Amino acid sequence: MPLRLYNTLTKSTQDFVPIDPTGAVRFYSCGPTVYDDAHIGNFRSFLNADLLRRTLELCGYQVRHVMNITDVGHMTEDDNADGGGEDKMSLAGRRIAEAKKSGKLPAGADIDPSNPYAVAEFYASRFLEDARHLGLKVAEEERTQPQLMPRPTRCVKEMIALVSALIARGNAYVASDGVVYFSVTSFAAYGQLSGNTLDKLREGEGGRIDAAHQAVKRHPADFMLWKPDPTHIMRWPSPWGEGYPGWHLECSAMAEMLLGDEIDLHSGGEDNIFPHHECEVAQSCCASGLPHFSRVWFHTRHLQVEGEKMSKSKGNFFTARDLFAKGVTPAALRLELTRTHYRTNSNFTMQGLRDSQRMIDRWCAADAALLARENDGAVGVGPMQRALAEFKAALEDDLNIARSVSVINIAISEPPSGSAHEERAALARMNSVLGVLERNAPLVAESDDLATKVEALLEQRKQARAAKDFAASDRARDELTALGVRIKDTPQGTTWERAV
RNA sequence: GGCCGAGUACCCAAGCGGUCUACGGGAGCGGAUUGCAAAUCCGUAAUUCGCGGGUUCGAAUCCCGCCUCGGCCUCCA
Repeated sequence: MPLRLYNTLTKSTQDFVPIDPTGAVRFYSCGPTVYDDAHIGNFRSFLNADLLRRTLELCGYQVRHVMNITDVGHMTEDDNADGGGEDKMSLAGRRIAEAKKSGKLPAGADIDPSNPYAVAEFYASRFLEDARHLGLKVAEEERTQPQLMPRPTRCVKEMIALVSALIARGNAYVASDGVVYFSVTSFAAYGQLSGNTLDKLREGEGGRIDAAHQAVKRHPADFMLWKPDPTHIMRWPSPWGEGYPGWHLECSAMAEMLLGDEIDLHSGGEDNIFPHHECEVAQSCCASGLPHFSRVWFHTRHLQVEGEKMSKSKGNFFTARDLFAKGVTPAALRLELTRTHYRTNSNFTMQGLRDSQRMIDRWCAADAALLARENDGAVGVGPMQRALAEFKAALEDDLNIARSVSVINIAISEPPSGSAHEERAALARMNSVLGVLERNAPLVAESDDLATKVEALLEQRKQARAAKDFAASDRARDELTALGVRIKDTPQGTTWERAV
């Protein structure tokens, strides 16, 4: 069965057909901006891209996956598409400087807050750490192939070349204010991806157009490609003066540099559809002269938290590391952020996180049981091997992960049979997409302090139980519960873990 | 105002015209186990799919209208 994917460009689900049937699938993902830690909404988008990549691999494709790490600081008041306000990287620097002063600087961070490159590097390394914990394959590959996660600050040359090409082809112009703009009327297909065609843009307006900048542009929707600004915190020399690139430019330039003029897949969050991806299409197609930039556009819908929009003021804003620090396993977070279909809004809840953890625990137990009977001599096909085809079919159906998860659950509830080795291999194959079995452990090391207390209480309880003083043993257990510890009595003794 | 999505049990969620008295998971409830719990195992839940019409022999699934929620309309994953 062919892989079928929904394509934002055609608003329909279609068979995936790679450009190069013998080579690798060319896949570009819009990655994080590194002037702050990535939050769980960001990670839903990145993890869905990873899920797609792993599904492609399950289907037998080789994948060249590129994800940028945006280290140029976009403007805080980027509301006129022409730059303005403060650079977000310098804002981040100020935040770090304040944290430094108040002694709240994260561990291991001794950086110069006035150096935007250092600020970017600081958050980029934290992002890579989070991403590797969550099993983002491209972040793992980055260790040996750093070019797979390019940084715009290192690709300014390519961006300048792209702007030059667009000017030469008549798709861009230098306006009277010295800024280079892309001319949207020069690209007939502008609006095809988002539905925001030029006539509709004019109707809608949206109140975010700054009249001062409009005067110099040929069309209100024309967007900036290069802004000369000799005072800017990050700036590079260019034929149009020292300044900085427009914020849509980096993806077009880096995708072309690393994957070619035409790519198979491009992913991002739904908010990227317009203007970011619409502008990328315009830039890339005009520069290459090809009718398509990416054949398929893959967009993940937004994540809500406890039924509400995630926001810092509502107190429902989480970064991945916030949750890891609470003892949430990367596996549970990975599953929770991906198990809702990518084209529906998903609702992140603490209860959901526990549900995910529960499923993973059962899968791990099933895996351990298979390992335990690897030498029992059983042969043949069991539930896992039978499940594999349906698991794959579910994912091939526009990444129907909920169904693929239910396939595993059904297989696990069946009586085990067949060759344990083969069964385990089938489970591993399914897990190669889900990526949870190998990361089902909390990242926070329990403090020695807590461990000591817990061990003491467990010993107390053990003695009380031996003496049949159940009131005392229950008291010990209540104290453990108060410490946030859950205990489990097993034939091998009592184990404990931090309750999430 | 324009353009997109979504509404299924207490919660998450599959379903794409008949095989749906609707897959899974969690919570709950009953039982086994346990000193009591936790964990585990067994059993158990919507005759109904936001509301109202329509098409059809047949609709959660298609069409129309309405309501609610979310996204985009130049910050945002």
